[in-house]
Amino acid sequence: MKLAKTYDPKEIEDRLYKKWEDNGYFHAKVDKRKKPFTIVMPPPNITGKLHMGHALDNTMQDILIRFKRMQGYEALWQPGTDHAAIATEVKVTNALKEKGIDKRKIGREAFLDYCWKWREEYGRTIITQLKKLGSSADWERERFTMDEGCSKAVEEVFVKLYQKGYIYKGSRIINWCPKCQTSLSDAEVEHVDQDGFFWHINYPVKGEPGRFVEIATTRPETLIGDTAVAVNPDDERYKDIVGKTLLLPLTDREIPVIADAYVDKEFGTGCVKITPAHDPNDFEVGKRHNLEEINILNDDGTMNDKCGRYAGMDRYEARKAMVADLDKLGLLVKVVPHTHAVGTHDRCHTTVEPMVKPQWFVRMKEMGEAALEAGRKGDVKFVPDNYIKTYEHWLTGIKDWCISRQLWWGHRIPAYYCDDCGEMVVQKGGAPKVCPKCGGKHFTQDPDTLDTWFSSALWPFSTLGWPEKTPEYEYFYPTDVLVTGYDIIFFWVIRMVFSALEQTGKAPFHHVLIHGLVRDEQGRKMSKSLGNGIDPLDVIDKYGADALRLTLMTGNAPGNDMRFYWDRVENSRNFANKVWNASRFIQMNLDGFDLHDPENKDFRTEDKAIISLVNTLVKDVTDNMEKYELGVAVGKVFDFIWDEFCDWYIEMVKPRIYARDTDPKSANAALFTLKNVLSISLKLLHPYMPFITEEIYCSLNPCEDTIMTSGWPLYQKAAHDEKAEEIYSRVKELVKGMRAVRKDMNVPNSKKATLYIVSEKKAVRDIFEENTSLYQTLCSANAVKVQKDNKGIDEKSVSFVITDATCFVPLAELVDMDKERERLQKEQKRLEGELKRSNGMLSNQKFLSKAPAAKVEEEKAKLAKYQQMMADVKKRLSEL
RNA sequence: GGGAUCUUAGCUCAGCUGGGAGAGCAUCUGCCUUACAAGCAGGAGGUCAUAGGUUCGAGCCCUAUAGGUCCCACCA
Repeated sequence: MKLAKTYDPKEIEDRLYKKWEDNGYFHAKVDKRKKPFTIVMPPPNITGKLHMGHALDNTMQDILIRFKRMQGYEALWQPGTDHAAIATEVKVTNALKEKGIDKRKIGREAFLDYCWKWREEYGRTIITQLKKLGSSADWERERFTMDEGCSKAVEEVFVKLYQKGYIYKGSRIINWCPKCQTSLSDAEVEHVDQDGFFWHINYPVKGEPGRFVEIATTRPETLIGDTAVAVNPDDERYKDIVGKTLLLPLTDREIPVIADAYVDKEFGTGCVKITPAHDPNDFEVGKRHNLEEINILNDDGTMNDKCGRYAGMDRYEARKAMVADLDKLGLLVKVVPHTHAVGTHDRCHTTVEPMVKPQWFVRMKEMGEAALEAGRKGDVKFVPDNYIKTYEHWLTGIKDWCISRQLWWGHRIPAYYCDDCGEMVVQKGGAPKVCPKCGGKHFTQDPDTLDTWFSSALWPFSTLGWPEKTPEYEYFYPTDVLVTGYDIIFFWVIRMVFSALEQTGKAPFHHVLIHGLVRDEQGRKMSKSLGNGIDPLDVIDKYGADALRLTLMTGNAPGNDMRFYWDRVENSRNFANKVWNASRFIQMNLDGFDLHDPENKDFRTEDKAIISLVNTLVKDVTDNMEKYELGVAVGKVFDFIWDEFCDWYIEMVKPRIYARDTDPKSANAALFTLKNVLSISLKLLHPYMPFITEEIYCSLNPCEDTIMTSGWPLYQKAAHDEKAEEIYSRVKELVKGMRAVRKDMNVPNSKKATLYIVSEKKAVRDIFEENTSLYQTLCSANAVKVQKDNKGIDEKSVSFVITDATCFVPLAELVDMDKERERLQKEQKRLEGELKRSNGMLSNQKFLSKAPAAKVEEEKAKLAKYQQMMADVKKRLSEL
C-alpha cells in the first residue's frame, strides 16, 4: 500500500487502533517461556475525563510497555478504573438533586443503584479517551475497584489487619467535612493560609473578682467546648494561677487552669483555651489531663443543643454572635489580625472541623516502618531518586490512618453488631449466623464505608487475582514499574507499598517513575475553575495523538513540571510530517529495485557511516530507555532522523538514486540502506509515536502485520564502522565549508561553479573521487575536479579549491598569505586548547585509574589526532 | 518551623556518573532546489544567579548569600 501524499493522523489513528485491538496485540498471557513485564495503570476515577495529567501518565506507561513488548517480554499493562468513593458520591448526589431526588430520603440501597447506573453510563468515558491516545493496555483484563475480586481482596485485607490488631475502632479526633458529612484522612486535608483574627478574651478567675486570665484564640466559637485553660509550666507570669478555677464566659461552667509543656510561652498571651473535642492538640492535652470532651457541633457544622442560645447557628454565625456578646460583657480585650493555616477538604474546599468521633483506623507504626525499610534497602526505587526523600519524609512520623467514611458508595466495613447484645464481629463473607456472645441471630452491618484509597492500595495485586494464587498473580506479580505524579506519592504509592509488603511479602513494584504536572503556558495549574485546561482530545484532533505524545515526552526533565505550548505540539507534528515525507521519498524510489540480491549492491562510505550511526543510536536509545530516560531517548531519535538521516544522508544519496540507470549497484545500495535505517529508526520511535510508525512500517514491509511484534533492534558490533563515520563527518565539514565559501563569495545558486579539490595525499583524493557527484549536488557545483596541485585552475572563472587542511578557501584568496596565516593561527589556537585539555586529562592519575578504559582510549585517540593536526598546521605555517 | 527543588540564549526549558555551552519558539539573511515551505542552507544572541572552596579541569561536587516554586507541619 502506498503512503498518501500528505500525512493525516485522523485518517490512520482510529483505523490502526482498531486493528491492534482486533488482533489482540495488547493482550498478555501467562507464558513461562517469556519474561514478564508488568505495569498497573493508576486507575482513573469513574468520574474522570481525560486531562493532560492522564495523557502524560499514560503516554509514559505506554512507551515502556511497547518498548518491553518489542523487546520480547510478555508485557502486561493492567488497566482499570476506580470507584472514587467521595467524588462519585458527590456527583451522583448532585445529579439526583437536580432531578429533585434527595439521597437521604431514597435510602442507601436505592442510592447505590443510582451509583451503579451512573458508573455504567459514564464510568468508561475515560477508557475510550485513553484509547484515542494510543494506550496499548490489556483491556480484556480491565478491572474495577468495586468488582467482585477487588472487593474480596478488600475484605480479606481488612479482616487480616483487624485480627492482627492493625485495624481498630476508636473514638479519636478526626477531620470532619461538614459539607460532605464524612470523616477524612490527614492526606485529604489541605492547609490553606487564611486571613483571620486573634481574639483576646478575658476569662474571670473564680472567687477573685476583677482578676482575669487573658487567652488568645482564632476560634472563639469553640469556647463553649472549653474544659480548661493551659499555661506553660515554666511560665513565671502564670505560676500562681495554675490550679485555680475560671468562670467560662457565656456559660455557667467552671474550668481549671492547667500547666502543660505544649503551650508556647512566646506565642499569643501564653494562655491557651483547651477544647479537646475540637482541636487535635487540645485533644492530646485533654487526654494527658483527663479533661472532658464536649462536642458543641452538629455534623453539618452548626452549633448543637449544648450551645444555649447559639444552638442551630452556623459555626461562623455563632462566632460573630459570641464575639459581640463577649464584647458586651466587657470580656473582649482586643482583636488582632492574624493569618493562619486552615485545614480544608481537598475536594470541596470546605473548612474541615476537628471532631471526636468513633472511627476505624489503620495502625501505621509497624507497616510504616516496613515501608521505610523497603525504601532504604532499595526494594522500591524512585526515578528520579530524590523523591525517595519525599517518601521517607512522609513515612517518618506517620499517624494512624482514618479509613472509615460516612458515605454509601464504597466498600462497606465488614463489621457486624449483634442486634441483641451489641457484640461486634469482624469477618469475611457477610454477617455471622449466630452471635458468639449471646446466641442472637440478627446483625446490623457497620454503616461506614472505606476510604477510597484503601482499595487503591491493593490495586497492584488485587487486579491480578489476589488473594487467590492465580497464574496471573504468580507470573506477573510483583510489577516492574509504577508511573505516577509526585502529587500522589503519599496518597497512594506509600499505601500500596506497605499494603503489599504486609499482604504479599513483596514490594508491589521495583521502580516508581515520577513525573510532574502539566501546566499552562503561564505556568499555572490547569484547572476547571480557571478554565485554562487544554483538552488532550482537542490536541489529538488538531495534530494527532503522536504529536501530543511526543510533545509530552520532550523538553522537560523527569519529575519536573512542564508547560504546555501549542508551539511545541506544532513542532512535534512537523517532525511527524518529516518522517512521513522521508518515508514517502524512499517508497517512491523503491520500485523496480531488488534489495535482496547482495551481488547487486555497491555500498559507499556514506552508507556504511549511516548504518554505523544508527547502530550506535540503537545502543544509546535502548540504554536510556532502560534507565527510564524517556525524554533523552526520544530526543536522540528525533535528532538522528531529522538532522542526520533526512538533512544529510538522504541528500547525499540523491545523486546516486537519480543516476540509477548508469550505476544501478550504487543506487541499490543506497536504497537498501535508506530502507533499513528508516525501519530501525521507526522501531525506536514506535513506543513514542505508535500510529505513524505503524502506518509507515507496514507500508514499507507489506509482509509484516505490525511493527509491534517486529522486534526491538539490537546493537550489532559488526555494523560499527569508525572509519566510515570519520570520512562521513569529514565530508559534512567540507560541504559546510564549501557552502560558507560560496556565500562569502556571493555566488548565486543559478551560477554554477567548478569545485576543485586539491590534496597532496592520495588517500584523501581517493575519498573525494569516490564522491564527486555528491559534492556536485551538495555544493551546487557544475563540476568537481580532484587533483594533486593547483595546476590548471582557471582563476578567472568562479572556482573553489578545497585543500586537505582544515580550512576552505576560494582560489582568489588562496594567494592571500595574510588571510591564510590568520586562519591557520586561529586553527592552531583551537588545537592548543584541545591539546591542553587532552593532556590534562591523560596526565591525571585519578582520571586514568577511575574512568572507564574505553573513555581513556578514546581520549588517547583524540590526543593523537590533535597532535597530527597540529603538526600539519605548523608545517603549513612554516611554508607560508 | 521542617523538607524538597529551581536560577543556563529574548521566551520555555534540556544538559545522564565533573572532560569542548544545547534544543524548540522568536529574531535576522538567502532559497518555492524534482520527499517535505509543516521545508532547506546560514547568522546573531549566554561572565551557566552571586561569592568563595575542592580539582589538571566546575553549568555539574562542597560552603555561604540572594531570589523563585512546591510539599509537609498541632503554634492556639
